[in-house]
Amino acid sequence: MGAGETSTDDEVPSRNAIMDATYRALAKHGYADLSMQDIADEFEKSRSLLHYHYDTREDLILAFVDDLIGWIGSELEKTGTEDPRTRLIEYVDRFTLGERDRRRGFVVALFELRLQAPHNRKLREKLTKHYQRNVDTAAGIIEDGIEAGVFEPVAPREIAEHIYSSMQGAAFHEVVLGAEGATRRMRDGLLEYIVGELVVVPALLESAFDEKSDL
Amino acid sequence: MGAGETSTDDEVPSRNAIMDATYRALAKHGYADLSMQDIADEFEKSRSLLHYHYDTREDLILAFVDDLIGWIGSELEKTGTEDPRTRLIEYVDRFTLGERDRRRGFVVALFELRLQAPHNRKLREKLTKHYQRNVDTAAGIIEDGIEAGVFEPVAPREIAEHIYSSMQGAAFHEVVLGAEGATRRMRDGLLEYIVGELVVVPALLESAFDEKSDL
Amino acid sequence: MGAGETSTDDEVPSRNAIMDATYRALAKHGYADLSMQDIADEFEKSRSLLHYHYDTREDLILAFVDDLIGWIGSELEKTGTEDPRTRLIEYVDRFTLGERDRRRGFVVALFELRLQAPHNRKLREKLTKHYQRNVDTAAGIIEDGIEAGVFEPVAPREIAEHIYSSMQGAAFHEVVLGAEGATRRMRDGLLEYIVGELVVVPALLESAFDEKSDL
Amino acid sequence: MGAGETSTDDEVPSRNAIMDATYRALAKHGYADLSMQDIADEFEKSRSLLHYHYDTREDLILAFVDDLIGWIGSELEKTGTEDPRTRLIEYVDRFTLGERDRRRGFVVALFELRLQAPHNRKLREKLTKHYQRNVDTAAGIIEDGIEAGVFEPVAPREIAEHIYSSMQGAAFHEVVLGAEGATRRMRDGLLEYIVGELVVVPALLESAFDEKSDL
DNA sequence: CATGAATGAGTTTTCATTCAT
DNA sequence: TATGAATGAAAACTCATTCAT
Repeated sequence: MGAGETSTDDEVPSRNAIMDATYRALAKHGYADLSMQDIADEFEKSRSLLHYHYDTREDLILAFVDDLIGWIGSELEKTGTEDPRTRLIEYVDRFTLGERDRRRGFVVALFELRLQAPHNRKLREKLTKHYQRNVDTAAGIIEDGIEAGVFEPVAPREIAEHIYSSMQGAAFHEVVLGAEGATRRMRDGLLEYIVGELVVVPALLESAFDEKSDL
Repeated sequence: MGAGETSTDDEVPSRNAIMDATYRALAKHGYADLSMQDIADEFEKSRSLLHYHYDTREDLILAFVDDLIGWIGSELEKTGTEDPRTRLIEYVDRFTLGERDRRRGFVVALFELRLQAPHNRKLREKLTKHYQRNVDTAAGIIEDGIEAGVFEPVAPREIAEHIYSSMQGAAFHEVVLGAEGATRRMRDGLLEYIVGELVVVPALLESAFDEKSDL
Repeated sequence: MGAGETSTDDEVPSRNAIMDATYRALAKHGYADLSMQDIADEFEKSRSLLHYHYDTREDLILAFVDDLIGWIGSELEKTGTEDPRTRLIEYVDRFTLGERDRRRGFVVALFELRLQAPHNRKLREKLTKHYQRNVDTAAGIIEDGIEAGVFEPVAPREIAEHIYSSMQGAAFHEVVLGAEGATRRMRDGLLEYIVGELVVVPALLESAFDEKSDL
Repeated sequence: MGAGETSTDDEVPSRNAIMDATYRALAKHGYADLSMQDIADEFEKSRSLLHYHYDTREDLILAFVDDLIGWIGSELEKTGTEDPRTRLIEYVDRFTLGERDRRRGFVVALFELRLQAPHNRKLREKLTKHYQRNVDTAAGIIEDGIEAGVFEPVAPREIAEHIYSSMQGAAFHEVVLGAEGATRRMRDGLLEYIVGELVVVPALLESAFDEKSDL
């Protein structure tokens, strides 16, 4: 009873504290070994209190996923520009830059949750939607760029998907398998592609290039 | 102690059967929910026998990882050609083609195991080595191609890493997040890159292209 | 982790009930065959509750030993006299008298626990201390008696050790090997020694004895 | 079938090796933690072979007790003298002297087995008999001494029991509870008693003593 | 809100024992 | 004799969850 209906509240301080504790516990133990006790240990309160706020463990996890996804979404929307070129680069940077260690736990936690998707319908629905939103965001930027004539006329969704998958693959290898710098290298590769192939070269410049290449 | 030395034996029929059962159980339940009982359920013999062959659950998992890695390695080596271009395409195909449903469980299982790496040193060592071997294989092919003059003079390890990460990222999204066809699309994109940018265009053809593009 | 800090609390009703249950289970099954289930069977609550209060079987056993030792210590201190002769006899009686059957299980249980000492450091430390305290108690009484001039000037620690070892040896044989009455006979022998050899015979009495023996 | 009837053979080399292995395993792990595997580990052969020779674990333990008891009995009979005084001292020495570490494991092992007696009828019968034989041996020596006029006319069984219990009590404390030297001190005390109180002082000597004490 | 106590189902692991070879 | 493989029962321990306070 009481607040046990797993509502979507944010303002409740305990709930936020639980989300934070869950994040820390997840980073520390990994999803496969994550117990309610582990979360309670990161929280300063008792195990029972977790159940007061979330009826079941699954409820808590699902709420945590909502929390995480919401946070990513809000990060992604921050921008002060309209220029598709800048926005696309910001998009890539958002997924690839950041203090290494702060990123690490976060990325691992997100991958762990995603890997539960194949075994949990509710989780799958939430995360599938999240993935699509992420790709859509990039696709939207690319479409805008094409319309504005600053990007070549590529297939927006496919290019967006490529960009997103590549970044995620690199993050996975860096964070999970110790491929130090893989994310950074992937970012550089993607920027090279964006600047070198996706962005339309103004006629003036292009002719300049052609002349150069003639040499 | 019995036979629990966790050796690398094949030949022992029960051990192979256990590896198979583990594979099926892992695909069915996911790593986080994988119990010895789940494995025993996929096995025709008793639960105790699992412990007769592998002292602990962890030993069994590690043996399974060895098994899996060994199998992937042997698949990767199969080729009848010397031509770097063909070999690189084969490499990509090996990670991206295959009957969809047979792949699915396998890919998920492997990702799940990889995500345990940050929390388990032994696993991390095995999988890190495996990742490096996979990238090295591609890098080797690219080097061969550059030496043979059929590939442009790129940085082999970086390109190899890009290719591998991209494929893995696409597989992750397809299999885990329901991005149907993402692997296939990524393959096509990579082949386009290989054929269109990596492979050296013979002078003759090149001028032909130039002429064409003039039209 | 819960309340598993294995503290020395009494007051907690469950903990006391667990100690009692352990005592009964130990007397019934013997240490070598003592399972958590056996203890739970003597307990009115569930098996899990044992683990709630004591993280491991070993913790429970160690707590039980503390409990037992504390109880013996408090028994040993009960006396209303200052006279070393009476106190020494009380000391002997405390270890040798008592309703036979109530003692039986208790003595066996304590011997069983002691025999784990060679294989368990923590147990050894506790029990070694207990043994020394028991011998020290007797040695203290003897010292007091010597100082007070009521005991002959013997070596207190050695006599104390002899008394204690003899009583324990007799108890062992009676309770473990069916030497009925051995404890009682040892008590009588010890009293004979105390009265006849340890206690100083006042000169007056002594001459009386001499005269008697002259007859 | 076969040799599985748990017969009393000695000549079978394997059986002797098993008894030795059992002894070592018992000294190493303690009775409460003694598994068939532990015995097999000390043996150089397989666990199954233990069951070939002894149908059950209990059979093996009982056979081991027979073995141990027989060995002690044969040690106790070794003597080259008829003099009850010497024989009694030899008796005491047999239980109290010997290289400390060789004794240690042996004594612990025997005590551990004895403590199973209250929980196992067959064991109890064997060990009770053994205990009585040991006490009877001493009682016999004392009786012989009394008859021969070299010992005071004491109650043989009671004195024998006192001697035996005291020695065992001291051994227990030394070996189990770390009372270093307790056995040796008890031996000295017992010899003092034998020489000073049990042995008849020839009239001549006695008067000499009396004169001395007159001083 | 918050907790400690309590539970039952389930987990990994151990172990004596059996059996085919 | 001797073994490795196999098993079922039971062991210790974990854990999400409930409940009275």
